[in-house]
Amino acid sequence: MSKNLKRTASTENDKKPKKAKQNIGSDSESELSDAPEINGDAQPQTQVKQEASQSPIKNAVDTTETTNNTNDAKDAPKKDEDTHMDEPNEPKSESESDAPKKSTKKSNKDDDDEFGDKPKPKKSRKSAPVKKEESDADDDDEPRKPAKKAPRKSSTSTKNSQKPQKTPASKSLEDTKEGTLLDAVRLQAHYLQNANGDVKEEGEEEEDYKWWAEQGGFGDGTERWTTLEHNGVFFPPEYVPLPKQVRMKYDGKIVELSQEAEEVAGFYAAVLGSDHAADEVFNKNFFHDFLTVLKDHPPLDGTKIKEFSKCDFQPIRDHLDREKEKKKAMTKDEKKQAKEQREEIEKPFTHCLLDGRKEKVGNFRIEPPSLFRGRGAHPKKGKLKLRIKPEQITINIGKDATVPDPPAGTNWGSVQHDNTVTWLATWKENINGAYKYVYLAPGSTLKGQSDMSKFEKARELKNYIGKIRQSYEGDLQNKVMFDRQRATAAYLVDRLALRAGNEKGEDEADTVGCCSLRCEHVMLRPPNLVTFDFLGKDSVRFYQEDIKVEPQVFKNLRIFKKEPKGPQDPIFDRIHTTVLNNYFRNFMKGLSAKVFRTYNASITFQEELKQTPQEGTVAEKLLAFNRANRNVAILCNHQKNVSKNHDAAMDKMGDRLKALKYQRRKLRQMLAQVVDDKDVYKEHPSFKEEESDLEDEWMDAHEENERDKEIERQKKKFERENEKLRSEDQKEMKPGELEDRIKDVEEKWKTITKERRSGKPDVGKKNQTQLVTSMQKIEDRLEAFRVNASNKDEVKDVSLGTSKINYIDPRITVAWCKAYEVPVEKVFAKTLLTKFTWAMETSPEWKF
DNA sequence: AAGCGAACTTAGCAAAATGGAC
DNA sequence: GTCCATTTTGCTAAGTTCGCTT
Repeated sequence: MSKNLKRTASTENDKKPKKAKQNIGSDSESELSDAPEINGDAQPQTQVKQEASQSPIKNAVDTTETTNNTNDAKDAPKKDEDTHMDEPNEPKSESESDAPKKSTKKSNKDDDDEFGDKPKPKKSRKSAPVKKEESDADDDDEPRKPAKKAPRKSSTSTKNSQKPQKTPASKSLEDTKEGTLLDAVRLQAHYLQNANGDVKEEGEEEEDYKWWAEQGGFGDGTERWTTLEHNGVFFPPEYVPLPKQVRMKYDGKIVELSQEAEEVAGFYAAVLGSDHAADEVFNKNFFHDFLTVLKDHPPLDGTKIKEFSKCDFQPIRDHLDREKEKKKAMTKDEKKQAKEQREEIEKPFTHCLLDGRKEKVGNFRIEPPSLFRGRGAHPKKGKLKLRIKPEQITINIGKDATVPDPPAGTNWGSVQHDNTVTWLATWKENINGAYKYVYLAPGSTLKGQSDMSKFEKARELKNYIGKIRQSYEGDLQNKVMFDRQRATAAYLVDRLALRAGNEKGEDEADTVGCCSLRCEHVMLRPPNLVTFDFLGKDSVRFYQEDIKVEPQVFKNLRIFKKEPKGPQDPIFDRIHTTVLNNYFRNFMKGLSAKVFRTYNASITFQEELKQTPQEGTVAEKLLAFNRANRNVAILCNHQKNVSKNHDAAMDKMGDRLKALKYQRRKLRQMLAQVVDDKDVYKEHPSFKEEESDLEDEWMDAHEENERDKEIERQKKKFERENEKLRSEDQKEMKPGELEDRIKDVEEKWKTITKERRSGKPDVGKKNQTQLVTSMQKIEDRLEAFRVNASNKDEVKDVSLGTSKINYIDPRITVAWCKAYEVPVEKVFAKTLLTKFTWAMETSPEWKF
């Protein structure tokens, strides 16, 4: 039976090794490529793989609608077209990776030396920008100079033609604004004090501004808004010192930390027990920064903290846990009240006024200090992320708007009025020097416009994709290495939905995308199977075994991997993302690598949705939807961790499945007794089939179980009835009554068990027709349940959300919902409904 | 042509909210 | 209503892209 229910074996599981080693590929590579060439057919591809490749795109070779194939075959014999390209002599028993080294012909100067005798160490990194003294606790809080950058595209807020229409709604907002703005600041300064009086429910301003009904997306203009008012940002609360009795220990003894150090110790206490606390790099980085803080703010009792291993943060952790418990133990009312209070003080920041419309702000909260939780093998994980001061923040706001006051006694780093950008505030983070921004929420018009134009761009690609594929497929054999690499990269981006793959620095996790693939990430197996194994964005492993590619792509990869390159050398040494994107842009304005992901995801989804059963329950249709969604997620390699209790949940489902089978068994045996028309079995052959894996042992246990449950129910019922009698001042039933009832139940189950063992359950008054109906019903339920269970298992490590949120044009979904009469709420949660309001009016016939 | 700054999208995980079983 | 598992949302890290500078 259900092999589905057993966790699909191994292969699945190593899909996402939490911390895969960097050089995953390196050794298995030789293994693979050394394999003697099995000619042609006999490839033992794994199930899993096949599965994945059923998505139109996955199987790179059997392209759908393209003009490919053309000429690869004919070029086979002609090898080595010129100086630039030296193709290894036709594959012979011997495999690619160790092809006879044959010095690269000269060709383009620079690159070749790189391959010289020694494989260049990993990737040539950008000239290291000087290692800043690690201390980093010394933040450079020099305020960002106002207009250091020339805004990307000209002009700051200029008056422009289209004035913001003052809707009545916006007016009402303006009215409250004065108070709100000021209050905001005040509130923030005193944080908890619940000052403001006025912010009244601003009535439902039913302003539905349908920007999408207007001329489609934001056009050529670079200006994104005309007026912008907001209240600035919300700072996290100041640090609250621990109660006196809560102290970390050092070498077994209590330490009186300075407040500054205590806060940092608290950050660490918070990660105790997590994977991070077991991570060497994390601990090292943390302790380094902790020491830095301790140096400036030494323990008050003179303790000298020197060794990480002697630090005991557990007391702090225990305290945090207790606090958490306390919070959990609050009554409903208390919780509600606390929440309302929180919302009240945040209220000024949740919305802004953009072109006179009230719009939701997204991340208005300044990120609180903490320990940096870099993903994968990030060299900086564990470092102290510092508290952001107002002086580090740049505010972007309309020219004529009132600039929000910074918290009392502080200043904003700077204030600018740039309407070509969409952020309200920005700051630079101290770990990586990355910029952080406060943007509007996904449901805002600004974001909605961007979103829609993203999908429009992807749709536009439809018109060019044929030409593009033709072009790069032709170039796969181009004599110029540069072109050939570019074409091959384009192929991977298009067919395998790889990301562009920018270069990364030494101080980041070692992850790659298309252009940054290294030899160790790609294994070749003749005639044209390629295995990819690398860590992509977020250090999620991309592992695809034996993908069938165009023969020419296979050849190219072999060439690109050739000696003298080593495992650490890049496959695409002549190109990088900019080259690739410039190439794409030749075909279509605004086309870049990422558009292919959007395009392929959406087109795949639309295609897969055709599997939806025309007739069928909503549940069945939803299943089809999720299947399609899943295929897209697999295409994009969107993964998630298998939930901790997935196994348990599956076991439970297995049990429930057996319970269904148990019922079916009984019905089947009943039917067998009454059947008078043998045609029933002709019509429903399955009605004769026995249930798989229904052991007597299990049924014994099951019946016992059911019996016990029923007894429990009887007891409760008895209690209830007595309770009622009491309240009506009547006499209670005697305990003996309950005993009798229990006895009845026990008798009943005894009979059931006996009958079951005999294989002849009591039929009662049921006739054949009734039993047939019941049988059909139970079989349907069984099937539905099976499908559901296997679906759940299939999806356990696949993240559906990411593609739903970012890659699948919501109009496809809306059209589908309308065509199949499925309520949109079934597929879009509240936030997505908001985010995609622009797509809600799509007609059922709409096509991506 | 490489490298950087800036701004924006995409991503998985953890916390919070929800909803279904009891 | 309570409890628990699942779903949704929040958070912020990690990508891509593109223009500008050197």
